[in-house]
Amino acid sequence: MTASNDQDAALRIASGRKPFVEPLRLGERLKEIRLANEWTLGDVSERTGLARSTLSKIENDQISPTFTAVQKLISGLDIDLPQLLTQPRTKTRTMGRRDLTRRGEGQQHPTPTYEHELLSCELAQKRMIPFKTIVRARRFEEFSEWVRHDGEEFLMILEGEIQLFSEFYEPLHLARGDSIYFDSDMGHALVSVGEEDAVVLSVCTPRDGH
Amino acid sequence: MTASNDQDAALRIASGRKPFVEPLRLGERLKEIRLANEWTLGDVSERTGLARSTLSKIENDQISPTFTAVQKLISGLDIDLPQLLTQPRTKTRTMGRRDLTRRGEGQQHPTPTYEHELLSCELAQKRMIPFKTIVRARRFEEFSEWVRHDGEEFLMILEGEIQLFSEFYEPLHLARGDSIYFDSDMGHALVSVGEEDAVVLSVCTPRDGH
DNA sequence: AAACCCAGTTTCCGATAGTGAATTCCGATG
DNA sequence: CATCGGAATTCACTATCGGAAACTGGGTTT
Repeated sequence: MTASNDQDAALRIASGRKPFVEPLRLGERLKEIRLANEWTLGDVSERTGLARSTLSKIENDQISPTFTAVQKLISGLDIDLPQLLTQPRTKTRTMGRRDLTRRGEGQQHPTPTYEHELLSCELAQKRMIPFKTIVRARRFEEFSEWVRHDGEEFLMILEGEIQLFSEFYEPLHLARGDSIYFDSDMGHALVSVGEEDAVVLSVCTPRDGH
Repeated sequence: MTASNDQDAALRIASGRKPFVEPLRLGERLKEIRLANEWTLGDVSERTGLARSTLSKIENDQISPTFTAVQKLISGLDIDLPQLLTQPRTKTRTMGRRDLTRRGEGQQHPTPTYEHELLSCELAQKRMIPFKTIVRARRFEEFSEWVRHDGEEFLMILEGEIQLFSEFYEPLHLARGDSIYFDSDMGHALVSVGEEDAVVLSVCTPRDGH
């Protein structure tokens, strides 16, 4: 859960991930979008400033458009690149995944300071990672270093009281029902301050952000 | 909160959103990535199969690379397009945003069936939207149609008991502490079934997913 | 200082993307 | 069936991209 602090981390590339080029039927996608809007090549030509002939060739994979052409497309049709490159969500990954976690039946993940219980861990490819945490730590000193991970985190106190330490702010006292949202690459650490150990519901964004 | 059911919705384009082309300093980005990895143009040439000269020209915006060239880049350097097009997060938007919401002090948003309380609504550009909901509905019939919105949703029962109706599953009974994660474009509806009105913590992914 | 090396740039030319005009395609109409 | 009209494709030409090689600038060696 502790991530590298290196400034260039986001730029440097981990070697060797996916060896092959994705097929990327760009022309096909363009045609889908055009037809879905009931546009003719002429319409699209007006909107984008690209010639009808060019558009036709792109749709039929007869040429590989220049990047400027792609820009004209995305700005003219008012779409963004992801939309052009990937199948529309509704086709590929829609529809009704579901993952129930009954109270206390998440996947336990104990550490010295926190006892995490991962919720909804049956589901892969989530855009949020929810878990319930019992905060065992009683003193800030029990943390060897800041907890830190890319993305954003939301948490709400379910039971007890905590002190939220963070890198750029004064410690904050949070009681049951209080909630907070923060950029989780800012160092943070939770400490129980009530009678019993505090219980916290957290939701994080996943590693890469999408 | 109720979204269109239209199959083509994801393809059809809402007219006029951002009128201008984003600058998209592609060459600049490429150079950043190359330097961050301490690669020479020769190195990148070997990895991607593009000539040194070509790479130089791309970096200096002297040519607009063909889309096939871009593909060679992303596969050779093992990055993905979003990475090539957008500044790395760590530079642009990092660092320590925070938004505290004390119990009961979120932004109220009542509907006939639900009473929503938006949490952390000071913060724009979130990747998650948390809110607490009091479920007033007592019968499924009180919903005129399915609640439905793009993205994913996580929810946990804080108080009371609910029945979760959903488009593709049998109704599910959820008690305090139970949680569920689901694709929220699947129609869904919550009904209180306990003595008191149920209270639910929900977190949704935002509109576009990024 | 001349010779050399290395990374990056520029030049030149063949290949190919982009354009307007001409052609083909196809459903609707008389 | 001929033909008309709009839409898509093909054609012929120009602009531009992509690659090999020559050039430039800075540092090191002899």
